[in-house]
Amino acid sequence: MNVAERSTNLCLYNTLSRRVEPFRPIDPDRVGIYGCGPTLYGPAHIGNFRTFLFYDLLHRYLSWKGFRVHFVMNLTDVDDKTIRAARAAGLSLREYTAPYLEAVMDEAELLGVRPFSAYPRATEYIEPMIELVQRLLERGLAYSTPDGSVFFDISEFPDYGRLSGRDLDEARQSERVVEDDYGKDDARDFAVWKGAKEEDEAVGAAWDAPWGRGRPGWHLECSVMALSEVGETLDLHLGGEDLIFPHHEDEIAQSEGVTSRTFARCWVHAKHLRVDGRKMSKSLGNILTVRDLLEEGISPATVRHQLLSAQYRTELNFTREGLEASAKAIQRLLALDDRLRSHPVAQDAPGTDLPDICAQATETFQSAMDEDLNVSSAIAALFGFLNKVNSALDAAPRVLQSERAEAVAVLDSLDQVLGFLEVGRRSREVDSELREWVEGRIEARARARADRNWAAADAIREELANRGITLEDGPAGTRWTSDSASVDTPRAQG
RNA sequence: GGCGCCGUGGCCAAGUGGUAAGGCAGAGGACUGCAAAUCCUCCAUCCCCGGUUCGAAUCCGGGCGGCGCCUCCA
Repeated sequence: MNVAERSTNLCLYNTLSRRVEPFRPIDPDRVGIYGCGPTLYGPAHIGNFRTFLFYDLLHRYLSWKGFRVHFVMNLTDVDDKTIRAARAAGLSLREYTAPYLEAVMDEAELLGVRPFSAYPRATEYIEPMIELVQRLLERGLAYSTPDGSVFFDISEFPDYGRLSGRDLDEARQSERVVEDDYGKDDARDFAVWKGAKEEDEAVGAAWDAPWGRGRPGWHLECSVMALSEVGETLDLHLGGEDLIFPHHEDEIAQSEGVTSRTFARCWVHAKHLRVDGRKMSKSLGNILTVRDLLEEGISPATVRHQLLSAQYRTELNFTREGLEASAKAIQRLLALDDRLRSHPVAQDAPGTDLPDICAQATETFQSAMDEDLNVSSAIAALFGFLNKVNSALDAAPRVLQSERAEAVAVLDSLDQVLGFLEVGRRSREVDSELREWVEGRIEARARARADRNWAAADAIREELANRGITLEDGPAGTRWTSDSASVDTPRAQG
């Protein structure tokens, strides 16, 4: 399949139109995407990572289809929360956010999130932010207040509310009375620039601007980073569903306010996940972080699988049972990968169904993914492949080299998108010292088995099992894996 | 109150008009020194009530239940 054929057919749900529609980038050769990234005020939780893994899946899939993707994810390192937290910790903004930045990048890497094209940080875009505010002021779309703040004037932007589909007049009436100390004209106007307060200065979050010293509003950050890093019109703008209003609505107002062009052609939002059927929240005390899970011994591939197993627009329910299922699914994939690569080949082996199985898997996988990233169906296609390949290998002691190579290639190809093997293999890596020891024990066991000394053989199996090593006796001898089971399958928790 | 989503087997989850993918768990069988892995077989009529249709999990109406957003939470 060539790139042109691959490029067509992908459909995505556009929040703006509330419909699933064909993905049509302005320039098919270079897709420009901006995804809202984490705010560095604390450890990222699995909900954040569900969204980031959705980004990753889309990123990988577009690349797989042959698009050249320019994918930017920002890092918010200045906002109300980071300032408040830095202040409480007695640190500068920079000092406070640094460890969270490092953590989120590390965890993303562990989970197999491929590097994006750029990771702009808000504090590095202060100059262009000031310029954008200046232009909004010049255009009469924003006004400044005596304390040095600047607000966007919603009444000047008729399209306001289109993304989130809300009626402004009603919004006005039901508007919560928030006594904001920045003093705006209309409750619905939002801050593009916030006049410096004492706590801002304390943590180094204040910059000089023509209308007064202060710091950027949250929405402004994203507008500026997106416009600077991707361009005036994005092919896709991504985020968690909670960002639709007001964050993305405000981004649109500011961006289109200065460019007079469509800011993003398509908006795609990931649904929030639930934990054990409930919303993840501080008050319920059920916030899980990737670090928590990994420290429990759950493998990164398992977490990846669980977080990707449902389509991005469904309310994924994250459970212990689900993690166990994911762990087993990963193990089966790794087992298939090993088996396929090492299956005996022969020049004169009879042909098998493998070529058909391969073709069908790729096609089914692709049409599932094309349908608004229906990853559940796509994974089903992968498991259909797994099942049929295992059957075919059971039936054929030897296969043609070319057929085996094709099947390996398909497995690798699908994994370019899903990344389960990619991440799963890492957990199996062991150091050479362990490898040597294990292989020595296996030899000893082989001698015991040759002597039909089953007790001794089983003792060695047991010995290895205690070290997390699983043995599999097959026609070609004994194979072993550093058992991700002990790592992968958590004990049922009470 | 406004806008929106969802309710499929023990659990997770596809399927949006033609008679229920896949994963986990469970049962039986093959293979195995024992295992593991693998394979085979079995295991749901889709929250409830009406309606439309030759035909509905899938469309419409009404219930019941769960959930999200509504100013800074991905």
